Order: sequence, then structure tokens, then C-alpha cells
Amino acid sequence: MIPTMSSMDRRVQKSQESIKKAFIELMSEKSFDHITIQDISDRANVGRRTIYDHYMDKFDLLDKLIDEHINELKKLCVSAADMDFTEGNLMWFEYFERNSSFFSTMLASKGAPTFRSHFLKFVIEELAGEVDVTEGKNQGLSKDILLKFFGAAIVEIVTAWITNGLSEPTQVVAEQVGILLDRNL
Amino acid sequence: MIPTMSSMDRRVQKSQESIKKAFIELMSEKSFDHITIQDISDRANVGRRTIYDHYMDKFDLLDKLIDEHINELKKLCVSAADMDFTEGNLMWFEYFERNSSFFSTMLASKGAPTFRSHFLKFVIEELAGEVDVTEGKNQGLSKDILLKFFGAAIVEIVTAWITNGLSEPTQVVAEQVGILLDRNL
DNA sequence: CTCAATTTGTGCAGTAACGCACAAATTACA
DNA sequence: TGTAATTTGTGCGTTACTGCACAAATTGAG
Repeated sequence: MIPTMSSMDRRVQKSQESIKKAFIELMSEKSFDHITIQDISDRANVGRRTIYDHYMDKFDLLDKLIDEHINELKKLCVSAADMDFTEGNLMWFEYFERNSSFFSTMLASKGAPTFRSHFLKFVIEELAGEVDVTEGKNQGLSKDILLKFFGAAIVEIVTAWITNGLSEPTQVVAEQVGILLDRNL
Repeated sequence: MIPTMSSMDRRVQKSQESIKKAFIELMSEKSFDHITIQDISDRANVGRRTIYDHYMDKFDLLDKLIDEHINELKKLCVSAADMDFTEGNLMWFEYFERNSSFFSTMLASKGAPTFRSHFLKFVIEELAGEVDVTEGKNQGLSKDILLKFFGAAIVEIVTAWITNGLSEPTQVVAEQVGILLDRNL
């Protein structure tokens, strides 16, 4: 049985919370590549042995954090169900803006491929509910091709925007991506 | 061998820190008498069994916190060694002012006698270094009597001031107690 | 004063975290 | 490229924390 937060041994909760919090702090201070398990251990005030009890390595820890962010984005999607693309996009872009120190240092490190992979998978899942190939402008087109095409486009726009230090205003990027998606999907 | 902070098992450090912090928070919210071990356990996020592993009961926990405050006051005394009574007093009174939520709720509860006892012992120890009965105005007087007399006076002034919600300005109380001590010691 | 609800205090078995040691791998610098 | 320093990854014995159960004590309301 998978423990819920309320049934999990509190020592496990505390250790994982400390490790994640420390990792996030460190990622806003230096590149993922330069963070050591020893750094995390010191900052979280838990033993190195304990970190290995919970995570295989720091890539696994990054995986888990990315998954948490993806889950947060999913929640935003649920609450944005009644909105059009631009409105829904703005919520996403604002989320990335709030968490930009995490994402920008991660994208400038060996963690970038992991994030891109997770994010692409997620974006495709979300778009799958928006794309209709049985009628309209996309009738007869491969749904799979459509999803990969626009999924990759979205991932690239988001990661480039973050990597370039949020150089475009959040509203502008959200609007333009919204226009492109409205036109095609 | 008494463990220092740096050699103590970190689980012990964490548990004790959490318990103390929770207790202090609770004491700024309600009377010591109404705080339960269950309250502390919930706020600190540690098991009740664990609290009993570290402290006999909540009176023992209060003892330890009072001792920590007394130790802080001792440090202030060391740094005030070159000052006269008024200047040194001001540091003490300001310390009580900073921590007044803790002291005032504690003094309005069953914890008051414990505090008075610890504080009187400490004040007497500090005054002992200031009183000379071999010459001057106190020649021939019992040192023990002098210490108890003025020790109790100081304790009463401090606790009444705290209990009355710091009704007199800190500077005024410190000055007047300083004058009285200068005159007699 | 009575009584239900709550809290206390503790024993105990199981789990998680700890610190240490050590060989292997990686990093950084000359 | 070589080498010292640092970090990694893991096994293991020990310690601390956990949650549960339960009898006893206390609290608060009627």
C-alpha cells in the first residue's frame, strides 16, 4: 500500500522534505552540476547515508523534483479547464516565472535533458485532450504527429524563454503561444 | 563525556530544538498551565514518546528553557563587566523585554516559582562578585544577608515589571534599580 | 459530585537515521 | 598526464524515533 502523507512515518517525511528544500536552495545558488551530495547533506542536515536511502543519486532527486513541478502544472491545467489557450498559458508561464531560479540553473546543467523529457511527455498528454483529427482543419492528419510537433515547439519556447532570463514579458509570450495554438489546434 | 553540540547525534539535536521551539511558540499563545504534552508533540512534529525520552515532564522542559535564558543573561553579564550597574541593568531589562511573551505567560502560571528560584540563585551569584563586606559602607554586615536581601529585591522588581506588562519604560526601571544598587553595594 | 473525554506516562517491537569505515571514482590543479 | 584531494556509494552495527496499546490520572461539563 502506498503511504499517503498522513500515514507515512514522520521521520521519512522530514528527511525527504529537508533534502528537497536543501536541493532547491542549492539550485538557486549554483549549477546542478556543481552541487554535491555532500553539499545537500550539509544543507539539509541529514546524513549522506540517509540521502542514499531515499534517492539513488542526485539525478533521481532531480527527477522527483521535476515530477513535483509537473504535478503542480497539472493542477493548474485542471483549474484552467474553462479558459482559452492564452489564459491557460499565462498561468503556466507565471508558474515558470515564480520558480525561475530553479528552472534556469537546471536548464544550464546536465539536468536539462531530464526536464525536457518529462516536460514534453506532460505537454503532449495535455494537448491530447485538445486535438481533434476527425473533423475541422486537422481532419486526416496524424494526431501523433500533431502532438509531437506542437509539443516540441512549446517545450522549446518555454525552455528558451527561461534560459534567456525571461527576456520577453510573460504576458507577451503567453499571448503569442496562445495565438499559434488557437490557429492550429 | 558530555556531548557538545558538534558531537551530539543530529537526531537528538533536531528533536530537542523542535520541542523547545514549539514550547516557546505555545507559551507566547497560552498559559503554561494549559499547554499539554500533546500540544507540544503536535506543534513540534515529534512523537509523545520522544518528548518523554528527552524530558521528564513539561516542568522539566520549562526548567531547561529557563536555564538557557539564565545562561544568556550570564553572557550579557560577562560582556557588561566594564559597565556600571545602570548600564549593565539596561542590558538585562532589554533582554527581558525582547523575551517578554515567554516570561509573562510563564509568570502567570505554575511555572513562576521555578523561574523565581532559578533567577534568584543566578542574581545572587552575580551580585556575590560585587559585594565587599571587609571595608566600606557594608563592613561588618553579613554578605549572605546582603545578597539575599538585594537578590530578592531585584527578582521582585523584574518579575513585577514583566507581570505588569512592562508598564514602566525599560530605561527608567534600569536606572532606578541601578541607583539603589550603587547606593548600597 | 459524577462521569465522559482527554491527557498522561510508559513498555515494547519495529523502522529510520546515524556515523563510521573503506574502496572506488571523480575532480581539480600543477 | 599525474597526483592529491575530494566525493561517491555502500555495508553494517548502533542509536533514536516511531506508533501503538493500555492503565492511570486529570480535566471539564453538567
